[in-house]
Amino acid sequence: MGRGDHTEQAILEAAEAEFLEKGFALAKTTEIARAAGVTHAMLHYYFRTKEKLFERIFREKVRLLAESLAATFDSGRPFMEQVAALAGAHFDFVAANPCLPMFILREIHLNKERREVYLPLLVAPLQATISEVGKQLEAAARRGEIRSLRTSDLMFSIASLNVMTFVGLPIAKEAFGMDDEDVRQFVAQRRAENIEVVLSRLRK
Amino acid sequence: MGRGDHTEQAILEAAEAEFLEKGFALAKTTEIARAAGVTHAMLHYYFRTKEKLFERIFREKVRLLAESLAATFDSGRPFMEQVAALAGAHFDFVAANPCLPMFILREIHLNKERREVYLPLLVAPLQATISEVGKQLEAAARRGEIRSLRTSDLMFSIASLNVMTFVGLPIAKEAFGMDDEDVRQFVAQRRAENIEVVLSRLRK
DNA sequence: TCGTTGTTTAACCGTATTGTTAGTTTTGAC
DNA sequence: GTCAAAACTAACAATACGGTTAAACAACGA
Repeated sequence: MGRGDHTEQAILEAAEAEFLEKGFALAKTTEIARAAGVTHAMLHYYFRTKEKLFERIFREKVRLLAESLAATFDSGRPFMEQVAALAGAHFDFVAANPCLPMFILREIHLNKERREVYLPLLVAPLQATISEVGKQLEAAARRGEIRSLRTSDLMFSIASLNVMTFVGLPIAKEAFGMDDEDVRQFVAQRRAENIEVVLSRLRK
Repeated sequence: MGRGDHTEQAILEAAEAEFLEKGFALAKTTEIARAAGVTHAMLHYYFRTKEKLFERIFREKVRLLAESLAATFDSGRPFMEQVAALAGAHFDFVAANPCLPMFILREIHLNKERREVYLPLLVAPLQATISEVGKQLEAAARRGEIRSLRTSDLMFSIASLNVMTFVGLPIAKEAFGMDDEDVRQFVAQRRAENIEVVLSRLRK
């Protein structure tokens, strides 16, 4: 079955690229097959439908996202340091998967039925991190270490700044007239800047 | 020509809704015609192609965005106040056009050729505001009123926080378990929070 | 009333896309 | 080597979509 495994893997890899770039609705199974170097009937032979193939890719990507966040928040250090580490880790994850945010936003926005299926898949693995951050935030506020803030606002600001760094990059490139080297520098600076923005908000 | 004007207007309104919701590639001319209550041949009679109809909608939306930003920045007041006003005005615009950011991001991300055509259309009207903010920012920094900051970082943070408030709303709703009333409150709080985040970054 | 012009309809064309199927080749256990 | 199961191919089916066209219809001034 070595031959079959190779074909399946080739389809999966081509599907990931195609789905991430274009989203479910715009991805073509024929193009996935072409990129994988197989007949498009093979795609149906191994995965039955486009939907099932998509779901496999989506679940894997969401699992990756959740894993990358779960590990970073440990309660031994000062709260400000923990927040900086969390924001940095999230930035690094998005930097390593720059197509993923737009991919997820697109799928979530498309239609209600799809949202109801895939949104819980995305959010469930994040709940543990959210509630842990919430606890630490309240404790730090009680100790007077930080300016008080809603957990939802803190988390949302971190995610917004980091995600937009990559989702909005083409616009920033045009708006600020950046060449490729400028872009590289801009992204690197954004990592520090996003963290600094969040920490500034927390300082008394 | 009264009859024709009405048909044209009905198509334009249906097209705006369809394009904003689904983007160019996923919008169906047949669906636009159905929603407008006319034969889909009428769409081609008035606008020739899907592309031309789309461009009309896109240009109008971009014009709207640029207008809403150009007016808010006047140099008479303290810099911090000006920034707060700009961020607030941008937030209000996005709140009044909640589908627009996702629409623009989708189109910009889709393919290179399209990006090259539509991105300058979007960015050109913003240049005046960007350079004016840049001048005021440098002046305020020289006067020691604020912590120094790159113009691109300031503008990008404002846009990121405001845009994501609406683009990421479905995810936030699920992640923080909000009902419709919570969502209303969250959005209202986000306006103040986004401004506060930006101002915190500027304070010495 | 006639004819011109602009508007509308229904039918059609070509193409692309997801999915199926019947039949062929390859593989691996015996 | 044989044979059954797995892997694969090529052709087809069904539908949907953007766009065209020819003919019908309405408005309206001469």
